[in-house]
Amino acid sequence: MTATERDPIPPGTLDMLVLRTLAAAGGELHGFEIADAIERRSRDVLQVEEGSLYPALQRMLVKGWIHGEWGRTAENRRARYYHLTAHGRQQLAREVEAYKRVSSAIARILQPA
Amino acid sequence: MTATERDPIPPGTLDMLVLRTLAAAGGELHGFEIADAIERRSRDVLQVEEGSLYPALQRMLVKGWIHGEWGRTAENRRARYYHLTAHGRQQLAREVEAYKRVSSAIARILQPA
DNA sequence: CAGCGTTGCATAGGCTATCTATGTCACGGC
DNA sequence: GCCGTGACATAGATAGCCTATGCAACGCTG
Repeated sequence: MTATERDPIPPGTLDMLVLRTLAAAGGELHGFEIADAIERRSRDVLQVEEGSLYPALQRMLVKGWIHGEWGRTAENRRARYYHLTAHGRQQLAREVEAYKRVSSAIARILQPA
Repeated sequence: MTATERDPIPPGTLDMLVLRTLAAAGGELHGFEIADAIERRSRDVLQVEEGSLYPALQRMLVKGWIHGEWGRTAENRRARYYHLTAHGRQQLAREVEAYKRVSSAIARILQPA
């Protein structure tokens, strides 16, 4: 109730954040872990909804940016573990570059005078 | 054809950019001038489509963030000149704050290791 | 062993905001 | 009097995130 009111993911950035998180993780992560990692590394500013994450993972599977295989968690739950493909690594680089270009353009507009 | 391929406005940022542009302009600006100013200050990275700008201006008029009045350009064309209201100035501050909070959260995720 | 809480994945439907495409009005030049 | 252009406007398509809901499977407990 004490509304920690976290921010939603800005449209267009979720794919990049997921790819970046998978790239940072040495091994493989499943959905929950990806969402968790993003929220933690954002210092709990961002909130990743399941209803956003899973469709995003599906999209990226289809596009071949990630690959997933079913496995078991430490608690013996079934879960789908994802890792980046080479294609996904290139895509991540492209998205980061575009993001930086745009956000520094916005920064120029916001800066005083 | 040498496709200067500028970037579209990231969803959710257009209002802020318009408000900021009006705040920066000493006097009043009409639609074309607002779009122009945004594109110029972004060093031609961003592209503001009319079909995005005018609906945005309408929204903000309704919300009372801006006020507009019909006038004449230097070439004697009819045009609607906009300026910020006090309410709009507060809104701008809120949006800039939220934007910075979120974009620094994303920066933390993107930064290596 | 039946029920229940929890973990993890998944989808349907709606909403918001942008883009594309098109249209309108009026001024000025020829 | 016609046409190019400046400036505003809107309809429809599209993309992507969120809300809400549901399901399957594991383990615990009585």
